[in-house]
Amino acid sequence: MVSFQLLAKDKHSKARAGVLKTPHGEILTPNFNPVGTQGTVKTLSSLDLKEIGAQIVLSNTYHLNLRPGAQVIKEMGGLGKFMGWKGPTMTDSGGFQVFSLGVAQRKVMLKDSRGSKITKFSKSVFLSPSDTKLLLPSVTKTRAEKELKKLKEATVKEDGVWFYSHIDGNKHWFDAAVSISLQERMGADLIVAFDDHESPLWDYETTKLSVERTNRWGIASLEAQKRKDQLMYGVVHGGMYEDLRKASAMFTDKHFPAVSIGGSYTSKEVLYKTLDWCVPHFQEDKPRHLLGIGEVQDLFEGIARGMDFFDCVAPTRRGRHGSLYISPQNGGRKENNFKLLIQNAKYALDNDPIDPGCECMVCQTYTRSYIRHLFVADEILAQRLGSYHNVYFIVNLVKRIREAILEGSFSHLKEAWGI
RNA sequence: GUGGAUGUAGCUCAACAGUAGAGCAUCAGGUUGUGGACCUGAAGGUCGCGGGGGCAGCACCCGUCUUCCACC
Repeated sequence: MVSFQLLAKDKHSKARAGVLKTPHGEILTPNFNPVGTQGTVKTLSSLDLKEIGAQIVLSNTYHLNLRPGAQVIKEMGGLGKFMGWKGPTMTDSGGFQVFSLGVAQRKVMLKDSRGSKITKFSKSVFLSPSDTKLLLPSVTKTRAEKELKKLKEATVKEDGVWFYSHIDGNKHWFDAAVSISLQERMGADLIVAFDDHESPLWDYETTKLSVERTNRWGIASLEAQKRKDQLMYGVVHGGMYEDLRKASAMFTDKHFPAVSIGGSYTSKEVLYKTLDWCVPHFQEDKPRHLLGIGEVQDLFEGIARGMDFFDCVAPTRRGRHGSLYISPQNGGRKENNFKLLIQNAKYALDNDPIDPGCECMVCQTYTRSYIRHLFVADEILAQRLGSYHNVYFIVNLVKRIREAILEGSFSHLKEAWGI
């Protein structure tokens, strides 16, 4: 059985600290869960993750079922044993991936009503060939239309989805029973209900139908659940519509022992507003997970609004591409997402570590000059060192936030980071 | 020595006589339930050199140099 217990509440915000007890160990919250989609946090070993201080690893049902298959993982002793990780594990349901990979996700440049580009935030949106508001970056309309035509659309049915594998194009069926059965075979401590995903561009009525599917599939997920030792998160949806979000939050809290918030957002403001709408409808004694978020600012703002768990590909994806986190005393600010771009020419002769003061293995050992060289030369070690530092940075930032909540100094820390 | 090619951005190459471009490299950005992927922007030119005809030349004509190929 998994149980959650609150340890402290912040006086000046909704921030809180707690502990989630799982069969594979305790997780102190708030916590950042590194993403290991295919049973590995890219470039990092399970030993690295332990050294970094990660408390849990999040993997993905969709990816792991395509390769190597849930049955292989079951026969090899479950996800944790399979990947040499002794701590708690979590699997995402695959609902998001069915749409983001099998359906029609492409990076696009959004244009707002005034025609100016939205480049600062989530360019991941879901489109269909009939979406005319979307243009691919700096390409002719003809090419954009050609790109859209190439997309193989999944078919959303009342109780599930037909979709195409991003690996070999094979057709697959996914529904709540399939997802939960796979997640039970893989055996993570925390699992997620199968959910439908709206596009942030959909109108109210279309979004409402999507939320209704998510609710139906959520109940079906609970009914499909046989193992009672796994904690199942329900997923809140409703896009950017306040009443849909509120109703979805109430529904999810009513039926599930743990709650999560899903979606994609066109701006940070929309994200924070969504949290303000949802959190008041969650009971205090249930763990709360903000799916797919976040950057440094989002972690502070999410925690301040009462969220306990986060996961995000940003630390590893950024890490692989030389976008490395730095703290405020070394130039980290909201405006630059608390990062530096190590490939910049100005670091060619820089003798400092990435983030002076950081206690991670990378900062204790290597200079910016050397790491820049590795990135420019496209050496494999570059991706590893970047990922290691970034995951360390984020995991331990959230740990500091957790300690601040326990000490009653959360708002002070938040202010010190300029947030 | 003779004949034929060749010369345009750092590199590899485009450009019908009518505003000199692309790919790579460089520089600067973007990336939120993973995409080792991709995208955006910037900088970069005495078109080998000299002359000629022509409203207008990277392009045509003459000379010259570079590099390459073939033949003697």
